[in-house]
Amino acid sequence: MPELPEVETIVRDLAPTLRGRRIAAVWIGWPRAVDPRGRPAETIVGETILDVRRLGKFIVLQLSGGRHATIHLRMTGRLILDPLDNLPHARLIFTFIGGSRLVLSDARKFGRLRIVDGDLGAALAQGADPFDKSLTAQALAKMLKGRRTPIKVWLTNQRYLAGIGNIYACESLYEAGIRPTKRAGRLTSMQRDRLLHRMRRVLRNAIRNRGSSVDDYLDAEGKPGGFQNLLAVYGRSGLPCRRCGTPIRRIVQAQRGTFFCPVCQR
DNA sequence: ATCAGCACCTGTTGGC
DNA sequence: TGCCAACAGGTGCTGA
Repeated sequence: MPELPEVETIVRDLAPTLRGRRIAAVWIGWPRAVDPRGRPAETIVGETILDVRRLGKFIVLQLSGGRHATIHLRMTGRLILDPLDNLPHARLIFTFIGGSRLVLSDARKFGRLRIVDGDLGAALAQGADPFDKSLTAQALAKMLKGRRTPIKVWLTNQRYLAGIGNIYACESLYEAGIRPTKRAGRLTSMQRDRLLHRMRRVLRNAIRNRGSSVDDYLDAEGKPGGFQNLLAVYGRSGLPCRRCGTPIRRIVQAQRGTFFCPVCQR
């Protein structure tokens, strides 16, 4: 499940190689991989990639014509540059002048390419980036105020914060010592402050380790990340808490698994 | 307006 | 051992 650290890793790897490349062709193996709300994929042929950025969990290719091509990997998507072998589950292939290829491979076919014409922010409806300087403790307090939804579910809603998914919501709450079921609006000021700082630390640490390869994630070179070995709670139900030894518990919130330590998280 | 619940998909896992 | 239902979860839509 590529989240912010995994997408950031891919973007940092791709940016130097893709910058300045001109798109020669787009092969579409799974038509639904192209979001019908955007322009057809063929319309980006001939465009040059000016820059590669991350917006939440979106990989954003800034195109010479002023538009943007966005790619979302959802759950099992992989974006591989110049694969050595023929990849299984290839859904989209971008070919560049000079012969380089960028392949979207995705077993479950959830990954999407969207060609956005106008304002990116409006089209993608992404909330604040967790590292944005304007995301202060006061700004977070304002966003959380009155929210009755559990803090874990709130964290994974991209309209508030962009980039946090199941893994890093669980890890951030563990590091902050907050129970995932706590209502978002009920966090104390100390908890909000701690959450903001620990969430950033978790994300930075995950980026430094090139992301978590729990099930499917591979970087642009087809290699796994390293943070899965450092996870404190995610996927560790029944295993002892690294801090207190209490078995990690798994509950279900909004149809998704939530992992936490019942002793360290209050 | 807000939110719960389901649809989208297929590879993997666990139970019988 | 083999089969098959259940499960995994990010997002978008629908309906309450």
